[in-house]
Amino acid sequence: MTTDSRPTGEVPEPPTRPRLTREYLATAALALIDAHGLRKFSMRKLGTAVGFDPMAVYRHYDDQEALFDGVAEAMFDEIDVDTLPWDGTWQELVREYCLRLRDTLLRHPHAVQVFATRPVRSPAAIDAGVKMLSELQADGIPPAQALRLTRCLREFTVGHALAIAVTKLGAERRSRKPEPGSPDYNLLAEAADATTLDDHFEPGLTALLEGFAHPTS
Amino acid sequence: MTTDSRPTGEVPEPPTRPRLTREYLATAALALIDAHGLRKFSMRKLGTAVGFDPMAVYRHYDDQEALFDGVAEAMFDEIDVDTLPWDGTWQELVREYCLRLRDTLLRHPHAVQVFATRPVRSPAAIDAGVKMLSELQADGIPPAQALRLTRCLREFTVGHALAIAVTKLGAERRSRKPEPGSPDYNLLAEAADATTLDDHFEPGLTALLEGFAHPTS
DNA sequence: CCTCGATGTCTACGTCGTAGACTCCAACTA
DNA sequence: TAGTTGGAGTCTACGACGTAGACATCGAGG
Repeated sequence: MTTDSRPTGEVPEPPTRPRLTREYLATAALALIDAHGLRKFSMRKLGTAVGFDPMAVYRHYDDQEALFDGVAEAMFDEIDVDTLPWDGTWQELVREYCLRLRDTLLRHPHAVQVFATRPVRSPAAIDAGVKMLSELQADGIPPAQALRLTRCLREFTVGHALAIAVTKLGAERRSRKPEPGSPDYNLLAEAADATTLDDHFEPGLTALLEGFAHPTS
Repeated sequence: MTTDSRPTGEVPEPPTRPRLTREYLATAALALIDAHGLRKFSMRKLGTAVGFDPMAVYRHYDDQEALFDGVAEAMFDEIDVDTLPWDGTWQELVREYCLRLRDTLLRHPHAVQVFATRPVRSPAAIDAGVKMLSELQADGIPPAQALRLTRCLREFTVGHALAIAVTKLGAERRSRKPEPGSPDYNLLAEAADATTLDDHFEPGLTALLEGFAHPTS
């Protein structure tokens, strides 16, 4: 990325290795996980894959946990919070946020559980949270209630992405779907054939928003 | 557990090892994960912990993935589906199911991600699914719509349990909460102090149920 | 009595996460 | 400018892990 070399007039290519940075390592780790799955990922493979010593990563991250924290932050940054519809209604805002979060997670099915198993507390994530609560507060929703709503939305979205990713990745490992007419073709199989894997997500989002906007007495 | 020894009158204890079974191994694995965390769990430790050879587990499970499938099924069985309020309204039924699922998962915070990262397809789980869809169908909800609703509820519940477990387990590893008055005491911190970690779960459940029962035109 | 399959044991292999010492070089100090 | 310092990348070592495969043991069935 930022590999502008100074004008070296003569040497064709001094093996100009771009320096290792935390951000680069995090995105490289994410790429490796995308390519080969989380189970096959290792610290040593990451070091090797970026062209350095297998142990080089430990100069920038204390351990694998810390690296995965970085991977989760890298995923969050993909949401591109700045371009959310901050000027629309709060419903549009949080809805679009959830859709983007889902799309981002599903772009990295092997890494969803890395994101889902840690609270992302990067400055970018905190800023986004604060900004969103402010927006809701400006529309008359008290911060505590706004936090409850966003927690619900976030947990639903992450849970959804995790379920989709896990189902799709494990699809070939499972037993075949029961055919109509077989004794195993029960009500559940029938209903599954009448839905797609994810056509409940947007209705669920709507239901949560409606339910919070118009609480039953 | 089932170690009733026959009345051996003389030999104090012929090393009467109870045989290894898949179910016992699964619950023992769950206990080990509960006690020491998922990262410290290993196939060898499980074999040793149950008093057999470190490699003994592989006679009953092909690999760690298969064992974890068993652990997830063991967790599902803890829900005790049979005692759900099958005679009440469908709202009471699915609500109680979600509450029990949440409680069960939070009883095993270190194992939540084992459950969350695989589709549980044991006969018990499938039976419960079919039975629930039948119940909703009897109340006039078409199976496809019922499946969408239950998927939403399940993903929200699992996402919630995962978030709570991960937050609580990682609590000491994190930076201190900002104090009121500090520059970091922003709107988010303020809202967090006005809520508990989980007081949004039941409102979220209600919102989903309401939103599905009364869809906006 | 003899075989056979299931269950548990043991050894071996390649990999992993991590610690710690080492090298090298750029930047700062005197 | 010579010397120092510290960060970045390298290398070696250690104990554990997941898994494969050969071996042993033992109860049931012919």
